[in-house]
Amino acid sequence: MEVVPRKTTIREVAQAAAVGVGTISRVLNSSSQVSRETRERVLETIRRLGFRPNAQARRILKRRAEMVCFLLSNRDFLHPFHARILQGVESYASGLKQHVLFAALHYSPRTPPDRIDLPPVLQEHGLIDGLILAGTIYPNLLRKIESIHMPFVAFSNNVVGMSDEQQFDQVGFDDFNGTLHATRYLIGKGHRQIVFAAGDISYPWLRRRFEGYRQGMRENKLKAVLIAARSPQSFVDFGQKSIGRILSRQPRPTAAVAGNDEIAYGLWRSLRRHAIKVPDDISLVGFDDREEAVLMDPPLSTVRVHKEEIGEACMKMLLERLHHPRMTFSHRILPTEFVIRGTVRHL
Amino acid sequence: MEVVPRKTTIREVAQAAAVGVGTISRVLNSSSQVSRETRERVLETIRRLGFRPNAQARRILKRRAEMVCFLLSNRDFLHPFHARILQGVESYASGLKQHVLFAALHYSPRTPPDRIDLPPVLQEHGLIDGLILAGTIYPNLLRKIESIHMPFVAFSNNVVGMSDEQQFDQVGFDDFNGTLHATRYLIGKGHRQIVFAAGDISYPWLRRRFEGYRQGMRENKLKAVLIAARSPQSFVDFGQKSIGRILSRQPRPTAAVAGNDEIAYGLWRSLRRHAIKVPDDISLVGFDDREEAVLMDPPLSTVRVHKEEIGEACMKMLLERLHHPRMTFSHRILPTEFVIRGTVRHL
DNA sequence: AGAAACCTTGGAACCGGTTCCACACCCTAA
DNA sequence: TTAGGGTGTGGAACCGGTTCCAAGGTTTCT
Repeated sequence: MEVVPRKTTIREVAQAAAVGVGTISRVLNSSSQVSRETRERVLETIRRLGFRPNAQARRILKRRAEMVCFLLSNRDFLHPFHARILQGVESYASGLKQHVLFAALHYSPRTPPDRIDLPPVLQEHGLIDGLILAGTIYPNLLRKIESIHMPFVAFSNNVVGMSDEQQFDQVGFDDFNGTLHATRYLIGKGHRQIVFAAGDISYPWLRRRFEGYRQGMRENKLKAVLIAARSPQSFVDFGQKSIGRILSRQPRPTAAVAGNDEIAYGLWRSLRRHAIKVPDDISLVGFDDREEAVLMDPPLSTVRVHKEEIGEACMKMLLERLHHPRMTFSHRILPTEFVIRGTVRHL
Repeated sequence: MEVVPRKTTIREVAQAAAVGVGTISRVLNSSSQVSRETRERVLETIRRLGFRPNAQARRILKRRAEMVCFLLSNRDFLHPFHARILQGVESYASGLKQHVLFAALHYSPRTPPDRIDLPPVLQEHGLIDGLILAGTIYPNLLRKIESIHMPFVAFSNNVVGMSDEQQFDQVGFDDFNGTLHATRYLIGKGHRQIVFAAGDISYPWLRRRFEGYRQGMRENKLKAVLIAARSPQSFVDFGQKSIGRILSRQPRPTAAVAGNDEIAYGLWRSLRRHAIKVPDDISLVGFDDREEAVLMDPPLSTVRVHKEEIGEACMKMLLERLHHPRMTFSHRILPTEFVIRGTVRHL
């Protein structure tokens, strides 16, 4: 490897400006203890020499990396959903001169904590100040991260198998009230026979969405109907295949709440093939408000999740944690929003 | 802000293991000059004290950050397309113990280079070794980056307004041959009246795709037909609105090549509303192979771009540049792949 | 046996910033 | 005139690693 050329250092600037190194440092950190004329002379010298301070050297003294890591776990690829969370993290972070490192990790829920192979960022210390966990999160990863004393905030909707007493900082959105509002909306439009197409209810988030729907039905004395499958191939696939089970019910449902937009898409696609019209023959609502929702025809009425906002909230909470290490854990749940588009008919 | 507690240092480990600091360093860097028993004693001590070396301190001596920045310019959000490139960068990088920082930047093509406000990562030095540029890239940004002597590789398909003599490392995919192959495929299936729905041809990449299509038509002595608009609202919108111009042509086209999948989607959606069947009445091919392509019904035949591979290639080229700063610039163009799905009929 | 080559190890100096103490200087008050 | 406070400045020490030189010990060769 070729030798990296030395860059201009603070000592060279000090020499050129005929001042001490301390003065350069004071100018760089805009502490007020420098006279106007000295400051200007130093700034001029910095400009002339094209000096940019070395980031590492400062970090080592400050014991702050001014950097956090966005760690995406157990995802085959960076889905738009998480991409937008990442973007929210970045945009909030960059405003505060914090940097965001992106890393991915694959691990099994059954690997014991001490055998989880952490990504390179976490094998050294000082590189990052904290961690934002996204993707599917199992207890063993959390324990591993706690064992190296790395502050973290988890995006909690995809947390799986956590016992209730496990405490940590988390940000999530409101699965329960999302479907609750969607269900109430349908009921308000005159629907009575409404089914919930859940996909796989063993996922905690789909379970919560089902509970929200059930609550909506119960408070109107309507019967909740759950359409689910055990570990379906894909959600779109599940949607496509379960349409038969929905249509064959007596009395025939007038609306379906889907566990997410992919299921809604699968349902819609199958309905179209059966020449059943949405929303004329059956109404449909989704959850997540993915990019595809607005591309459907008619565009899908769905529960919007504010992804960038989740990222922002994660970053904000992490910075609070860094500033107050002994603060009690917080759990922030962001509201969702029901977006009315074209897949619900007024009966 | 609370004081950050000191972590275990190499000197403490040295004391505990009753060896010199140099020996600890040698063990950490697995240089062979340490006897087996000393190495084991040191490793045991490291484990016992939970010592993790400070990343910053090493970097300052090595003059290498082992980190690169993925800089996304002028994008409202992190699209799946770029998200997958980022993912390719990360997966290749992490295998080589390199870190990937994510940053976004908005700037105008008309801002002079010295007035572009670089993101915080680039205001200091030593934080990153190099840059991978993605998003829309104008000459002024390139000049700015060259002025601070930061090595970079550009994902070049979205480079705009660059004069030919401007030299830099770049990785792109083959717009021209992508549509050329798609067009040949259509012709092979018996199509003769084929139009190209370009969106806005002032974008260099759409221009190149058009040229590929034109080449395919020319070599078969067929007439090229360009359907374009000046800065359409969105590509989907353009697709929807231009269907009339396509269908009204005499003789009526049997196939359309879309400038990208969004245009193809817009066309498809409009066709469906007009009750014109794809591919029975008209065939359709797209470009990019976005996630939505496979969700269309029938799924879209399109030109696949290997996004992760682009990311990998960028990272690889950047590392080569870092190891050989005086190497001549390279320009790598990755092949595309025509994916046959369901939107082309054999005439 | 003595010289030469090799291996292993300790630790001082170093990287490029920040911090803090000491000191010079100026101004005001007694 | 002297004491006391405030401001501005220089520079040594420091942060936590790496590097390199010197030195001690062992092995091999003549």
